[in-house]
Amino acid sequence: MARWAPDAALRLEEAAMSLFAERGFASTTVPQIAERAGLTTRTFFRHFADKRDVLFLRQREFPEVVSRLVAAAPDGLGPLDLAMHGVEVVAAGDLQRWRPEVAARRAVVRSEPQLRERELLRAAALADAIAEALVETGVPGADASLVARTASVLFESSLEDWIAGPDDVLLVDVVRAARRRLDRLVVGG
Amino acid sequence: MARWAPDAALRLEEAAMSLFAERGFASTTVPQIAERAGLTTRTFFRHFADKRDVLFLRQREFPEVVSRLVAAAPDGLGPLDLAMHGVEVVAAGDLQRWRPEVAARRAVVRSEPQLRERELLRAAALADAIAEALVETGVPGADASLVARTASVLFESSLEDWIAGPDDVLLVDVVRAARRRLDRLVVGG
DNA sequence: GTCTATATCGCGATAGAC
DNA sequence: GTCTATCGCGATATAGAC
Repeated sequence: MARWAPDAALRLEEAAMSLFAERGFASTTVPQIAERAGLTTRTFFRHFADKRDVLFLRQREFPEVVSRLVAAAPDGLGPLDLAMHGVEVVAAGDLQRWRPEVAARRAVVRSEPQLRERELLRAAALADAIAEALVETGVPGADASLVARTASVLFESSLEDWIAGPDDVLLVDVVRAARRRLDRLVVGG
Repeated sequence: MARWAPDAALRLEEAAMSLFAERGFASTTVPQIAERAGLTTRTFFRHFADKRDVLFLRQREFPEVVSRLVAAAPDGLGPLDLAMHGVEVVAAGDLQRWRPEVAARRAVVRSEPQLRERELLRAAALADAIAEALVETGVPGADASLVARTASVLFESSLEDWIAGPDDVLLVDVVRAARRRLDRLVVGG
């Protein structure tokens, strides 16, 4: 009913993903994406900071969601397990349902260092949000930052393993296994 | 004697750093950098992949240096301490001497998310190199990647703390303290 | 929405180094 | 001669200004 559909960002994302799959990220232009979505270049840049940003639309709410989960974690957990609680809940829920989309996105992201770069920035933003949440639950600032980044490393590594592995494995299980593995590796031998 | 001085990249870096300090990263153009260095725009792009890249010239050899150090680490260390050996040696040597330059660079990098992004990619490249070195010393691939990224987190966090703190503290000591702190935080409570 | 700056890169030519 | 680094010109698309 509206002159413009209310889901411009989503349509742009779809158009972009299909074009990236067809001709690759580098040789797809923003005007092409806008055209396929039935919108203008200007509109594209209203929704996305740059061309790369369109690949990370789904992760925008991530930091906020995870940090809320960290704040709501059960008592008695150590700092890292506090952080991992947020990650694990997300891993068990939303993400598990989007495996094919996550895999497709990851394939594109791996094709260009530019995109890996942006993915790392997203991961850093998640770590920052987790650190903030940890501070609010009483973890000292310096510790919070270190723990949050470690949690982010565990999460990103787990995502990679999950996508690379057989598709009937649950992401949460991969995350939990990674967390246990870290315990062993940090201590030594 | 030579039509071109042999240190084009270094001169471009100097020119860029001074311009960034004067007018900021965003409002400095590549032609301006090239002009101040007595070179052309085209030459800039032969030495640097893009405008941001000029800030990371000094870290180019980093991954190789650290991975060689990891390969040469003493026996009997656990995976993480193997990785940290490489980092600690670099922290104790080269880097300690360049504190002012590191601090200046960091100030610019913090001024733009674009630049933090690139810094994260550099950190990831270091982690990849460490992971590879770990694999060659017999650490299983999946473990190596996790440990290398953890080492990278420890290193980057330590650098930040070192720059933020008083200037008579040794970077190595900050790194070692962070490593011990992680031990405590991962285990819990 | 339109207009434009400028980052980025391909190509061909050139100038010294060895 | 061959190799490598530089230069000049030109084209295009991103991204921000108006």
